[in-house]
Amino acid sequence: MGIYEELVARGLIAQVTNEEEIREMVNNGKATFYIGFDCTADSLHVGHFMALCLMKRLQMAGNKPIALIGDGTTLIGDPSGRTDMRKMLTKEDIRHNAECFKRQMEKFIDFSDDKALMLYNSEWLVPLNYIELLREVGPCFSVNNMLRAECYKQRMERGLSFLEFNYMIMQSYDFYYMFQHYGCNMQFGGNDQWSNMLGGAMTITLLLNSEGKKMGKTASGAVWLDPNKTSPFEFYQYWRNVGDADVLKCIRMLTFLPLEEIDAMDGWEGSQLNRAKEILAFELTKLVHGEEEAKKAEASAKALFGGAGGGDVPTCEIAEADLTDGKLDILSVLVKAGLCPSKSDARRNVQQGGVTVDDQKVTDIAASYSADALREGIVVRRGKKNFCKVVLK
RNA sequence: GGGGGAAUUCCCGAGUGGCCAAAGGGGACAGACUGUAAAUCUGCUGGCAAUGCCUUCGGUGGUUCGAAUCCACCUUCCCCCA
Repeated sequence: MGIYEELVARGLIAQVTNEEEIREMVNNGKATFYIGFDCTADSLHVGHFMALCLMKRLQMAGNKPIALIGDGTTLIGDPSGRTDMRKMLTKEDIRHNAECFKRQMEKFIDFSDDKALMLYNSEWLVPLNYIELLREVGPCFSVNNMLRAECYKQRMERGLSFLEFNYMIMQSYDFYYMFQHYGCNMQFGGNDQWSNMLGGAMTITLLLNSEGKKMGKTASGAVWLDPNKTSPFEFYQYWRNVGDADVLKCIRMLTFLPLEEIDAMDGWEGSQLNRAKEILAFELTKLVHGEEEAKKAEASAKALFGGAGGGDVPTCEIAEADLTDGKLDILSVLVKAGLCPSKSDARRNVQQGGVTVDDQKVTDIAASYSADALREGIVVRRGKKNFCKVVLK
């Protein structure tokens, strides 16, 4: 089975422009393909993760990936799937973000010996001359066609600036330029990017949950790959908590487990699916943060949810100065630990019976903890899944 | 360039002088049920030294005992005509 067939089996491929040709190239390791990354944040997140996996898979099959950092296009903003215009970032921000991206990508993709490239599209987009561009590529684009594109249709309702309108042209130009200078012959992108690509392309299925929403978002924002932004434990928990309907899909698309093994899980139901979730969470944490971190996260999760207590929980340190009269009340503890945004919210949680300290339910909003108890450290829990160990330093 | 309309809390959206921290829905959060799932039901959803006080209805001033609500100017967005 070739790599192309494997990708299909894993459900990663959404649509391709020319299946025969692409399969041929990919399976024989002849493809030089690129995936674009918009550097609007200083860390990659789960949404990018799939693209990275795809690159890794193809690289393992002998193809050459190009990670294209869209530092030039980020100056413009992509209208796809947006209802409002993207904010514009400064050049310094973009540069910084691109650096962060690169460091994270290196953990997945082998950039040594020209096996993969990382390019910045500002390299060729910035020097472009307006008149030359119009002469060169202007005639090749039909505005009628562009307006028909789905992504613009949505924006037509609310207004679309000329600036954003040009995004498609720039994206095409990237491909054209890389084809000429780097022998790039294939383009990959998220399913929602289809209309921006329209040529020599193949899109990957976006990681959607069963409700059709993009995955990788939590209440507190995106799930990042940077351990300082999303701890390995949180990362693990995110996957541990995916819905039943999404587990197998995620395992298939994101892990490197052999297909036979995954197929065997297909029939799992009920509580057995829980096991699948553990596998998913463990495998992905291992990929992103390393085996050791994955084991730690798994152990913590088991300890916490198994009731045994202990484990490696997020810790929050407080100082003597935070105490009043040598003790600290429960509401302040919750706020200081970052488990509640305000005391009012903390009060609500306590009153509704959602707060536990060292596995004891707290019912009194006036409960407080002495300096000695805090020095030992107390494990505070809000709801089922939010823990924090509070220690007085 | 001319005319008309809009801006409300996380989002959508009621509210046109006091009964408004502001209906309803969605989302989020907590509880019950479970399998750390889904569905369902319940509660809850500005802040605080909390039978009270403070801040919030695009911005700045004004009218009034009292303004999300009325007036003026400004900002942004939408629509129609050119």
